[in-house]
Amino acid sequence: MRPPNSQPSEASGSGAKAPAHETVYQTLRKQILFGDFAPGQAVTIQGLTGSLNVGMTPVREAIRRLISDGALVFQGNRRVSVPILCASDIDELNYARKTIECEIARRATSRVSPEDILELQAIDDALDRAISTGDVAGYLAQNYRFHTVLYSHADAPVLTDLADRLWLRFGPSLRVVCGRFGTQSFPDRHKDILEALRKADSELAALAMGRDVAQGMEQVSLGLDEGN
Amino acid sequence: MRPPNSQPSEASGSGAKAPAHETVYQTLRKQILFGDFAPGQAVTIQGLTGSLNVGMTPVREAIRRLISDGALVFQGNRRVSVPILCASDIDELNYARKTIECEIARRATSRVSPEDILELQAIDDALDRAISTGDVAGYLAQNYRFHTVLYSHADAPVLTDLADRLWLRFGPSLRVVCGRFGTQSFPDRHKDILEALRKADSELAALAMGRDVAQGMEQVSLGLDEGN
DNA sequence: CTCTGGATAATTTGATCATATTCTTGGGGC
DNA sequence: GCCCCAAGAATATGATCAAATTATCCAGAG
Repeated sequence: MRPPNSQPSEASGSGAKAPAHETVYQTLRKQILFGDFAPGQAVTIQGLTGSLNVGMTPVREAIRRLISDGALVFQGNRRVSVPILCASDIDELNYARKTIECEIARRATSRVSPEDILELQAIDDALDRAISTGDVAGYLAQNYRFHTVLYSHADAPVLTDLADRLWLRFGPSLRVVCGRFGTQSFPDRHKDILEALRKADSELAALAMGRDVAQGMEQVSLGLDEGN
Repeated sequence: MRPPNSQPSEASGSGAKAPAHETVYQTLRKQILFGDFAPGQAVTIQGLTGSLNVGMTPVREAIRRLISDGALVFQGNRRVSVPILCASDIDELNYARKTIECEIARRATSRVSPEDILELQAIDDALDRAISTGDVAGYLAQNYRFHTVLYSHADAPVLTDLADRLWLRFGPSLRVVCGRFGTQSFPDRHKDILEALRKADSELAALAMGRDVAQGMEQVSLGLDEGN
């Protein structure tokens, strides 16, 4: 999926044009998405101002946006932290993801070209390589990329934005999956999705996506129990 | 639907506890949702600081949050304005709403109590009264409330939040519907939804909700053509 | 004498504001 | 018609105020 709320940026990356708050937002977003932050970790404004070499205002705005995305939670008092998911949160996310991402997969099926499928295949291969080499960061990145690229072909920017928001919510909790990373090999749902895309079978794609989502959320759930 | 990203507030409303940026956000949110702003209207920070009697920082944060919600759009240069929906935007919103709100309606069906249905009935009656008296603000408020209350019974906070975000996107465009307000009376889909709820028929409820959403979006679309 | 409990002080952090800087834009001069 | 300059608005910083958590200290009980 594409970055949501993407501020218009210069087409082919001139360097210094992006405002500071946007840079901070993108940086934190990536860090949250790829498990650089631990669930429960406190996020302080002044801590970020130091490490990112910017003032408080851009940091405040970025944090506020991430709270709005559900990527961070406001702790009642004024503290902000990375969310710790409970079982019902995971159920809830699973349900929401299933509703949205199955539909996106269904819609994408009739719109992907054979070349698109090859690209997805290549990403999935890279994902397998990351798994076999124990490259956790690579695994998370390629997995995210697989969904991102697939959804980009659905021609449904609004729904895709919403799906993207949901990923931010469980990003930090994916890190704990890393513990038993090579030990157990689950059935690869991405292969099923690719198969459905090749057959141009929307319902099958939606079904496979639903299984992939459920499997991912189950991993998070297992990591949750492990943590306790 | 409930206000998304609702900051924890004091249980039974002590007045002065909410931070300024939260107050500003809620105020602007309501104004956008109920058509106080016109599509295309420019939103400036300094304009709001004056009218709301707060500094720039809270206003900045509120605006940033609303941009993240899709309620305002960042115009590439540093300008912010109320979104003008084009035909494809409306299609897109219709599709996203259909996906999400039908599912919420489906889920709510098995969870509403007879008392809840009576409450929804009362809201719909109030809505009819607002229509017959030409009370535009009341119509918008009751219509929003009908969906809010129904969705609150679905026990799906994440999806409900997402649905809530979508409403913000077409809120300003609803105002133009007011022009031909009493002239044409469309079939009341809320009645169909209530009927489905009474029968506890989830699929029927989802279907009726889909029709209600489509009808609403069609109204927005007609208003769009009118404006040109 | 030691340990626990509560209350207060100190530090840390968030919220707000006033100010400086940078960028966009619109108008006037060449 | 193009370019330069000025005005206005947004971005970003640092300072200041308020709130909350943490630390400390003293009193009383065991």
